[in-house]
Amino acid sequence: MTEAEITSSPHDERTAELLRLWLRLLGTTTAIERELAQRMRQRFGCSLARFDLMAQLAKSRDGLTMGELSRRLMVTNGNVTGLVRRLVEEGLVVRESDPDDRRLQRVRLTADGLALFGRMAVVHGRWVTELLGDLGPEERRALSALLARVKAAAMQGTDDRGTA
Amino acid sequence: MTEAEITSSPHDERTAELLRLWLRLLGTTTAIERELAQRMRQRFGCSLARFDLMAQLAKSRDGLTMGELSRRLMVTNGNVTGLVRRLVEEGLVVRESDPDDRRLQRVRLTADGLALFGRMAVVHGRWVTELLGDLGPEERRALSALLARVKAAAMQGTDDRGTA
DNA sequence: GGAGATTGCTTTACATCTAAACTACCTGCG
DNA sequence: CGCAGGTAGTTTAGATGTAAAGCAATCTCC
Repeated sequence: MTEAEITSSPHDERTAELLRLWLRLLGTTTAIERELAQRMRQRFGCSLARFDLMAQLAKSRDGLTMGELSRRLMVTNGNVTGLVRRLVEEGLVVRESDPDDRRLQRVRLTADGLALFGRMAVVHGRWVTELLGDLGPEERRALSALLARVKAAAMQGTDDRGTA
Repeated sequence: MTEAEITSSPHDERTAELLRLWLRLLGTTTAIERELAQRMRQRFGCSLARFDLMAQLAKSRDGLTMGELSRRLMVTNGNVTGLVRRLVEEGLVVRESDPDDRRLQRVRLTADGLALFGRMAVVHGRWVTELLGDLGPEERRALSALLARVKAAAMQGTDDRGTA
């Protein structure tokens, strides 16, 4: 995610204010994500993309298909193909084709993958707590509600059908 | 930016709640960013990375060095090298070495680049207004303040020194 | 002046991501 | 049956991003 954008041609004040709000939202999220990515990389040699994929598999112990993974991670099929290939090479996941429908590739965590994910998840949770923990219960609730409003509003007029 | 993550090993309820808050923040931002990127690409054949870089140059009519660009965009030097090279090939920016310090590469928008950026900025502003415009003035102020709190809190204990 | 550190940028190797074209398989319908 | 069309994945080409190594110009300090 990149930051920065325009302040020129404000046109009207409301547009300029919304632009600043968007830049703040983007900058805040990006800063946290980069910090998490950096720590994950240094501590576990694992990218957020890999961690997210493993997290989905950890929630579905009987495995997921490639398509299901790409929907949940909200990335393209081709992206999942590459991610899974590298995780297979590292011995963290396995893939096998479904005997009932040979188009389907079913992906599961290996024991190693599950063990690594478990260790990462604990530390990841601590990091998130550290990075967001200064917010009080009231602020957390307010922020959560506002974000839900923003996402719902932004999704109108979009045929994205995100995970909502 | 990828989405999704863990819900397993909640450990304690507070961690789980903060994790959900983080996922919501990430998901909301990502959804808006993807929508903007898609529209920018379809309408102008331009990525957000290019748009952001041009926006920085538009704010500094006498040009910026590569290093200044990489600091403002919060990306690595190598990344800027490639972005600028492609924009030069497209005739949207020019680069020339500084005669006083031959290490410096000064980058400026061309007339074409400035014209294109102007058109993009107007439409981009409208899109942001459309995507965030459902928020009332009160909500905008509250969200902005909460995000500032989050970023400030997250930046403590980090030697990132982001654009703050 | 000049050795050594620093600064600014590029290069390299690689991961991650998209869009679009392609392949293989399944399903339904005549 | 047999093929038309949809579904699941892969492949390809290319952009964007990082980290780390390298190079050249400048600065520092004696």
